[in-house]
Amino acid sequence: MTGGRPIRTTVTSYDVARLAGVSQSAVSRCFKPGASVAPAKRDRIMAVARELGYAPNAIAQSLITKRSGLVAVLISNLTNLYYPEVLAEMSRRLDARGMRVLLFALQAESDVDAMLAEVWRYRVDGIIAAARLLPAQVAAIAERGLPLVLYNRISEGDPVPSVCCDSVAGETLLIDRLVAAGHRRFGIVAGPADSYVSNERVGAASARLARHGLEPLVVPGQFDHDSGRAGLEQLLALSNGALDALVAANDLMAIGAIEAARARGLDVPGDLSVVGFDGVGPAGWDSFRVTTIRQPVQRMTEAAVALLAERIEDPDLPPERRLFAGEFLPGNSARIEAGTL
Amino acid sequence: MTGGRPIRTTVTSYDVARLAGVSQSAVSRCFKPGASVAPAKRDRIMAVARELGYAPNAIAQSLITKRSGLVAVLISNLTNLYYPEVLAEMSRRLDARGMRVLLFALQAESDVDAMLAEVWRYRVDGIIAAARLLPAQVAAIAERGLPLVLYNRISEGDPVPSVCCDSVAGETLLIDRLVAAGHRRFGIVAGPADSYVSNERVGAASARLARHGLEPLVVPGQFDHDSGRAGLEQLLALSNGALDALVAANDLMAIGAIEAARARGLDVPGDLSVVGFDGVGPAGWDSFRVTTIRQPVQRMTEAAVALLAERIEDPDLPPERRLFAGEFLPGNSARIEAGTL
DNA sequence: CTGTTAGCGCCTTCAG
DNA sequence: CTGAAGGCGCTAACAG
Repeated sequence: MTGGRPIRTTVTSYDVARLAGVSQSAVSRCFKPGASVAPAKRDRIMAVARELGYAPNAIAQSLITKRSGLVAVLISNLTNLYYPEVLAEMSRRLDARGMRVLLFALQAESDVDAMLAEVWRYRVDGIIAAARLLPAQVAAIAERGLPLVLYNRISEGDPVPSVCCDSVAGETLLIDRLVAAGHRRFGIVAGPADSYVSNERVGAASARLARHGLEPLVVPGQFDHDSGRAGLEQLLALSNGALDALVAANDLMAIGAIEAARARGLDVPGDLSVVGFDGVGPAGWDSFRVTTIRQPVQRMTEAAVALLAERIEDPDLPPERRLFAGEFLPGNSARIEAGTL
Repeated sequence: MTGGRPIRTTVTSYDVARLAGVSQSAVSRCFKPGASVAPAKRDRIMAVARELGYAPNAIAQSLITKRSGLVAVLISNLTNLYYPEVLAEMSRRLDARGMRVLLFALQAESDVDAMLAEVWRYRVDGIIAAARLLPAQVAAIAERGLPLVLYNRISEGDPVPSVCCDSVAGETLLIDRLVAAGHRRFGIVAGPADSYVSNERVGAASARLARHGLEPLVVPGQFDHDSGRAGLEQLLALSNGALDALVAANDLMAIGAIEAARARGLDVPGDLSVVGFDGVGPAGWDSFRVTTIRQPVQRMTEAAVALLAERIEDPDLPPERRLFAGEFLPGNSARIEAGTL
């Protein structure tokens, strides 16, 4: 009564079948890769389908095939500057394999359970998680037989396939370079206490410093720009201004620290060396040229998607960890020898 | 034969019904808001459901209710530093209304048609698009009766609901301030030629300059950091170094321009004023303090989601445009009177 | 309030 | 190669 245009009722395979004068199952076969339909008939069917704008209903399809083509992607801090790139790459690659991204952007850790409930309901084919999962949550996923791949983290409990950038190698390289260049008094700005990535990086840096007989001051942060600023202030206070190098758990905090140092009249890297981790875009800008480790996002996302796809095909594949070395970006925020590796 | 753990077959409402000794429809009703089940029976059913980890299969549900709970979100440059925030907010708000995000991160404009084909297949309830849609594509969406909301753009053809940040008001304010402060020789760094946002902003700035009897030099860009740098170089060349103010179509390019200017020994804002648009995080960092217009992302995403939700409920609602004023951030990259508005 | 009965749109044996 | 028939898991009238 109200709207002028008639609400176009969704076109089904029956509609196509009727107009093409064939059975519904013939239509169905035309859209299945390994079909077996007479060429002439197929052409006729496809012509009608195109005319009607028909495409198999993915919902109905998955109800029967038990494959939704959906992959749940769980990400904790989308605003983290590092993840947009990850998400874009991941989306593209899943897409290339005919899978769709069902996005779950987590606000707080407590959201995970609620998100998982939705994940169950949508019968996703698999999960890629760049968020903290409790052992119980990982177990729940396993119990449902859902393939899971962790991104930049490993499981605390049972082994789970994962893709990571090598924090130990990266931090070790940074620390060795700094120590070789004469730095002795170190400060570290960590990320959130419950962040796997932060713990890995801080742990690796501390361990390496210990090997050199050095012990760093460590202050907490939140992976954001302000934390870097605050971290620098705290470290200067704790060390009475006697700080040679600041190791930030990510680039964003490194940038914040660099700016805070400058604000206090300190020269970076003249008076203080600062290093980060990730290799995000802004780290490379002229104003910062952060000495850092760049994660090979392209290869990492490709690996994550491949790992998942394999396990969707064959759920019995054993867990596998893929560890990628980061690329050292010399930048100009730390006094280190540019030459040899 | 291979795996140790038995593959847990998905639990259905029949399983719950059997164990609870009731009919399948009773179980179904328990999960429907306006149910009508005897309290005792309901408790028993829910207990069994919880024990079995049962939740209605969203796929099967939507096959019959014609509501998938899925919203397709189309975004062109996820890496644009501005969109991550938008996506995170959007996701959160859709979530609050019980809707899931089916993400389509576009690489190229040409991808849109392929993406839309998938959108049809998944029977999404609606679409939010922060990507360029051709009139034919908008028409195709309308023909299927799919609610569509445009984000930061308006339709070229038939009217479509949209939420935008007011480019005209924003650029007008920036230009007026700059002119009032004595700037006369303007350069503009535009975004991609096919970007609606860029055209809006560049058009508004140019128009306002014309009102002041001024004509700017305009060079193209790509909305990224490098474009800002290149844009500055070009503008300096075109103007023989006689440039008072550079108006960038977004913050990222403003930042690039600021860095390029400094690299050439120019003081910003002493020798050159630079303004941007968006109010992204890095624009506020000490190193830049970009004079810009911040988009009210929270309110805009809320509006977009509300607009869409309303139209999913009632498809006959007329198109509506919501235009939000941006917030002026004085920053420190332009010589303008900080005082009055 | 409750169980029974039809499908939603499609895939998939199964005879022909 | 092809059509007929039986569900996938669930919701939505219907009678009780």
